[in-house]
Amino acid sequence: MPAPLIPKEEVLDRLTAAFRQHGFDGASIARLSEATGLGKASLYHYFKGGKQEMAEAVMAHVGGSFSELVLDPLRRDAAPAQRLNQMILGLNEFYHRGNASCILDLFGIGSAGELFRLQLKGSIDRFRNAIARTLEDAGLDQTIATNRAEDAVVAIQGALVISRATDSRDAFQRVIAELPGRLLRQP
Amino acid sequence: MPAPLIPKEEVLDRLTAAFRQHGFDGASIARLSEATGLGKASLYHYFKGGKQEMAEAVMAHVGGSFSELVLDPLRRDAAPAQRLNQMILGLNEFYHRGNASCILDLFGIGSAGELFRLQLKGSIDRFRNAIARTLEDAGLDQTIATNRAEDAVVAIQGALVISRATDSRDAFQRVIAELPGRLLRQP
DNA sequence: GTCTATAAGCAGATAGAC
DNA sequence: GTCTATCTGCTTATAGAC
Repeated sequence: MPAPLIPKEEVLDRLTAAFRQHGFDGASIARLSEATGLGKASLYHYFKGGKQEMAEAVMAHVGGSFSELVLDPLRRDAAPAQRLNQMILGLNEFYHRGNASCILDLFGIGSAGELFRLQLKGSIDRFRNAIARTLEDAGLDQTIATNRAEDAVVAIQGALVISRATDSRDAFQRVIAELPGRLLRQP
Repeated sequence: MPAPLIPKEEVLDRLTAAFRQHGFDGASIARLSEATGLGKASLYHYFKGGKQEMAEAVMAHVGGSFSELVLDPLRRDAAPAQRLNQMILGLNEFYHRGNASCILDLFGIGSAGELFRLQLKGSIDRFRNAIARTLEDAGLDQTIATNRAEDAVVAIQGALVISRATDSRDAFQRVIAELPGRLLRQP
């Protein structure tokens, strides 16, 4: 029995890249096979549930990276401004400086929408809450903190859409650079 | 020769709805046929270029509605605040109160991305410029006006992504309601 | 301008050898 | 765990009758 050609971690990275590039409906098994370097049958050996299971694994994988790079910095024991700055660095890496689409966008569309809506909702909640806590720690009123946190999530998603559509990272870079100031401003 | 069952305008409305619901890759000819009530062959009679031409027609059609509902109010001869308020009303109608995805998002993904990138870029430019002019008319510095206009486009796109992912119109409604204040605030 | 029927190819998924 | 070969159904697109 041959050893796996590449570790599962690497397979997930490549599947993630393919889904991010083509979306769920556009990512055919043939493309996923090419992206991973594994034959179709090998993919089905890894993921017996087929394309849906691949997408679920990608969601979990991406969720892990997001927690590490973006959420954990927000939850650390540091000054709110510092936590937000760390989040910006994490966002920049997570979204490849604005080159990568967000799964929250891609998996909300078409047939993926029905499959993943609940998980998308949960991910958005966690992100918004982590930012809101940070803003409350900075002394902001709870309602204001929640709304501004949602504004941040909205701005990030919108910036990614615009950056993709215009094939330029400028919008994403400007928006995330201005985030800490917008979130912490008075009142 | 039988008369057309439904006017082309109505065909475009239904195609638009189907593309908005399923995305480009997810909108199969069978679904488009069902959505319009026309047989596949009738669709190809209308759109000899196939699915791509249907999508192009939808882009043009949607672009027309957008100009009417959103851009024209911004270009009218009225006070900037009033023009922005009219834009909000137009956005609310154009995006079905937050229920409809934006073509700028959907057609930036997957195989549609390569086909429509230039048009997407143009549409975003026109929208941002129309807002920026309004803000300049309100006395804002040109650079600030341009950045805030981009922020508005970003916020609208992001709010639509979040509203779709969470299956709730709340984010969209709050974001667009707060737009005029955010755009016109001093400094 | 509509339809039914069909072509040709790609989709997701599987069987079974090594 | 990998592969080649294959199945079934759906995909885009077309032909041709009415």
